[in-house]
Amino acid sequence: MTKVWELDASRLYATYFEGDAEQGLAPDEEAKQLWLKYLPPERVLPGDTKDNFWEMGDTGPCGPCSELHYDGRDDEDRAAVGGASLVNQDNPDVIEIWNLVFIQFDRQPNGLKPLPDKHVDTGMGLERIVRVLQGKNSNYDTDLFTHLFNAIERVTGAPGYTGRLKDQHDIAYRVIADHIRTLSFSIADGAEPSNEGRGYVLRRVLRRAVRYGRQTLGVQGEFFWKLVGPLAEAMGEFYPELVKHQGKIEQIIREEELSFGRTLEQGIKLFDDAAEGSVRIDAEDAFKLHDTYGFPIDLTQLMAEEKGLAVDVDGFHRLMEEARERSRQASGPAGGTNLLLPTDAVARLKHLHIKPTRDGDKFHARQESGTIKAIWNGTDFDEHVSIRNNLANARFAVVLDKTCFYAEMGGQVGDTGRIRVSRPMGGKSRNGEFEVEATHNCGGYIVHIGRVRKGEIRVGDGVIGELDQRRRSTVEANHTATHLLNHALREVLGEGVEQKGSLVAPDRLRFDFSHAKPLTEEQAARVQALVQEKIDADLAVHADTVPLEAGKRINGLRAVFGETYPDPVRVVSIGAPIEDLLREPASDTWRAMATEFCGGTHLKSTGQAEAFVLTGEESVSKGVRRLGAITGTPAVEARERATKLFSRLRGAAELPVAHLNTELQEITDDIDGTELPLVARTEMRALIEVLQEKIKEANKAKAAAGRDQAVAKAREIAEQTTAQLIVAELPEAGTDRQALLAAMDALRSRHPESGVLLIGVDADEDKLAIVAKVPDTLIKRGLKAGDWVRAASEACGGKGGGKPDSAQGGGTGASKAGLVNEAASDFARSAITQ
RNA sequence: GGGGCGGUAACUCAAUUGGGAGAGUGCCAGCUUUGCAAGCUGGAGGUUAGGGGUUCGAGUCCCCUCCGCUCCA
Repeated sequence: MTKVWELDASRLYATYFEGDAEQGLAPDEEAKQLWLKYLPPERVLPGDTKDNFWEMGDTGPCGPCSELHYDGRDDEDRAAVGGASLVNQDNPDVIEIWNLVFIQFDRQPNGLKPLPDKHVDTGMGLERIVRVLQGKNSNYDTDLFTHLFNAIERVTGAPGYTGRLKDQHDIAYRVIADHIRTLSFSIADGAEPSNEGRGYVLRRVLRRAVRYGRQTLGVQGEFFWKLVGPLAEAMGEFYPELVKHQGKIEQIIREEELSFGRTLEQGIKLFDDAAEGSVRIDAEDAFKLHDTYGFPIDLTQLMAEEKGLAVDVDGFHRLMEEARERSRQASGPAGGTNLLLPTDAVARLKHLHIKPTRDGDKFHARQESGTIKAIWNGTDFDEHVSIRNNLANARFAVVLDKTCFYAEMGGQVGDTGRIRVSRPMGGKSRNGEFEVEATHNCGGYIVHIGRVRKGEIRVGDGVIGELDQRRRSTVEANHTATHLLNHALREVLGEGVEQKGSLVAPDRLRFDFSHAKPLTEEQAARVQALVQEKIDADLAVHADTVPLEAGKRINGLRAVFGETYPDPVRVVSIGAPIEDLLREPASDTWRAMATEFCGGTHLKSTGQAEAFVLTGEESVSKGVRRLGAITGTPAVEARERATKLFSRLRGAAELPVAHLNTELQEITDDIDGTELPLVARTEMRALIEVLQEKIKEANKAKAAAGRDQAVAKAREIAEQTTAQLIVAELPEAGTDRQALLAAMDALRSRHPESGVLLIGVDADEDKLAIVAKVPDTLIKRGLKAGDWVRAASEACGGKGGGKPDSAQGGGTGASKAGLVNEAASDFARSAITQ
């Protein structure tokens, strides 16, 4: 510091930990003595727990620390007040520039525990030292920020940065500059904005910055991501990862910014309403801002603070907890999970020296002989269970020494089937049969959950487990297809696709993966075609257990990010024998194969899957898409249904417009009600839209024609009369109020001082529509349009109403038009008093 | 899987107890003018996402479906 940077040694102060008797901590004499070698005693200062004992949280590694401070004031001020009194006093010019933390304790709820390995965590603040070296009063006045500030000015079009500490506009500049750095560096390190953990920190940071830009700097539209480039220019030389990942960083920030932008305006509006004439944002509004508009609570608090308002944070958290509880309730416990062995039951089995179930044959066998080792009834172990004490259809969990049943794992559902007693223990449980409804793995013991269907089962019985083969086969088809899908997605969408979860059930498969946007029609079609191609090629599915390290070296192998795999690990490859993969793991040919770490069961060859059809695409959470698909016969049937609907749609296109609407409605219902290929579904929607457009045009033309006729008729009437009261039937208008009103305008433009009542008739629907307008002069003489229409409507059993100058009504019975006409005329004549 | 919000002209958004769907921007035409987002006048453009219901009458109230957003699990 004093030699390379030539800092003035007389401005440097060191601090050390003064000890804390309460916690039994001695003063840090060692640090003090070391500093005294370089600094005079008056500039080596003791500090208390607050300043010189570093902790990261309520618990965790911690220890005393020793800091270097720099006094950046001018000579005059320094002469007046000694720097020693300003250290750690929040003086803007006497600042800490370096901290050494001696990590030597682990803070536990009950006190400090010495760590076995101690170390020094040392760090200097880049901004602070730059500030000192450049003689600035604020980190933000250094050239670390000027480039960014210029960029912000350019990108936002706002007035430039002026360095005022408490000015909202300048605060916005600093927040934005600071946050674009946080976001960019974090994303370069592999983090991403998301809804949980560190990802949520990033999302909050981004939203805060974006909101400052939009609200405080008045930016219209996107701007934040455009700062990544300038940041990379400024810091890329020393932080090459910024340059390397610039495109990715920009893309991620842009998408996040755009999606928040959509709710931001609405949210600000809600906030302003909530803030209006209030001293506090109440919990409901804060929660709604969070829940509906994605305003993190700290953003709401910040916005409230700017207006001098409080936020009901406690109430907010209460509402959050309620929402969480609702979600938990709704998801509910899956059936039979209460029969999973709790940990103490597993421990009891271990104490009885019952070995974990051998289930290696699950990959090959459909049937396996074994012995019943335990029967769990949900609260305790039973020795035997018979159909007689099973009247309530009670469920039990049966543990065997070995089984071919696959226990639910890695998204693949567990097997079902039955367990038959073959060698009864002591001859008691002949003909015993147990139906397996689900299979789970509890600490190595495979539990077969289900109920007794026949006779009795007993611990010690020799049994044969037979799994539901047909069901297993469809599960396997779906699992193999899942691998093909995973591979095809990478092919079509690129390396960014990471598996985020999957479900392999007998009737369908579901695959979640990281991808920001919905798949386009073309992408979906290509993915589906790629999978079908592999099925048609009837590729052999290979599987083997290999050392984890060897497996990881296979080029193109897919593993679920964040998952820990056993060693050795099972590798499933579609198309290449495992030994070939291991012989030359780096070869690029393997990229064309779907290869994964996978403990699930699969088809022998892809052709057995027969067909593959994508049935759905949706968003699961931000940045994660979900695809649904089916295979086998259901897939073929879905295709056939699509073909039929297509031909029906083609037929509909030929129909006269009058019948088109109902037909389209029926087709739409069919499309919504059945499982169809995704690709076909979107195509059909497009076709339907075209046809609906046709209906629209026809309806519009019809309405316009009716209107024209009604207006023409109205003009005729206008020519023929000079009456002060005009009551007329206009069958041309139907019950189209627009047409009646257009006719009304035509009449009244000729007779502005007349009261007019028009009756529209729709013979097809057997309905009447009535409109009336009355000028002021007649209102004054006692005729109110509302009353007039009401009287007229009553003549046909209908209703109506409105204001004195304008009213509408109607009723049923096209044949009653004459009656209405009479009633209206009578009423008007008698209403007018002078 | 559950909850919340939204879908109105090409775009951004209005629309008071349910009573004739508007504005700004953009587009077209005319006029004016030709210097920085020009001005003036006129015009076109809407099954109010789709369907059903309540009602004399629905953008508005109720139910279903689709799409988007958002939070939780």
